[in-house]
Amino acid sequence: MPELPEVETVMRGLTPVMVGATIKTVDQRRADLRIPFPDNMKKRLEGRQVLSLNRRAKYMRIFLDDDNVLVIHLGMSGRMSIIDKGIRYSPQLHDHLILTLDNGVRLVYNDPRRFGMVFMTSAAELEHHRAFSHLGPEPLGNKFSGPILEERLKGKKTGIKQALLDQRVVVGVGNIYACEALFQAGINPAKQAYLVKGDKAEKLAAAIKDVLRRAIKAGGSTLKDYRHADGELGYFQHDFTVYGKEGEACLNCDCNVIKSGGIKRLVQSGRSTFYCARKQK
DNA sequence: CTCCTGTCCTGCCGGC
DNA sequence: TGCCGGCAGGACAGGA
Repeated sequence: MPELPEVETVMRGLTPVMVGATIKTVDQRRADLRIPFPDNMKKRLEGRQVLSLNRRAKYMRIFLDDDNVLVIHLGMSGRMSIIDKGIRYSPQLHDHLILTLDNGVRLVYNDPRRFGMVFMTSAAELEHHRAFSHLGPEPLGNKFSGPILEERLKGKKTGIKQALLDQRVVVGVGNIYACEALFQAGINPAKQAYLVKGDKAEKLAAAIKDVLRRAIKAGGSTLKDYRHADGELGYFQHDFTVYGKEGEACLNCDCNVIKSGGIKRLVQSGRSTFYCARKQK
């Protein structure tokens, strides 16, 4: 589920409750998610104060006062909830990790499919960790632009859609926002990646930024403090223009949808792509 | 190197 | 109604 905007929204929701707080207890309810939980995680976390949080790609990174970092990836189905002090809580199905803070707040990580990841590393080693060392630029950072995207796409003969999902090209873009950005840029998802250059690369980079920024804004503005009444963070109603809309009319559509079939679905590298064959060339 | 496929896991939805 | 196949927003390994 979560792509960059959702992870960003979850992180913004966690930040005010975690920063400055100390982790009092760790309730680890199984041994692993996609990979085993860190060795001695409970011992290594209990008593640690949280200094800060940030996000890199789709990973949340929680910096601790002993120079270690707790890294959380939500995978496909991971969710985070904040249970306020004094609220009754008993673990639900797929609640795998519960952190109780000294301010009385409980943080619950729930993940039915268990594609998520939790690991720890030292702050010094963080960027050299195998999860981070190969990553491309942050799309909302100042090191991302048309020319940089073009450079990263050089030599790639695969479809531009698949290339956008490659975290070495640009991070944080997942299946939904790849489709949405390509629609906005008017680029056919099957176009070979290396052919996206010049104005097209410029347009695509701008579309990626715009689509992600708008989604983050939606997450922040439709949710009070980024959280639902039940404490769940980061999941908000999107209004996608093409994703999941096979057969429907696209934005500002002037086709005869009955005749054209509307938005098309195709499978690329085993993942669904949605696009408009008329507007995306 | 690139590219493609399969895999991890559970839940849900549509068709028969 | 129940069962079954297909699909789901990610990342990685392995092989061509």
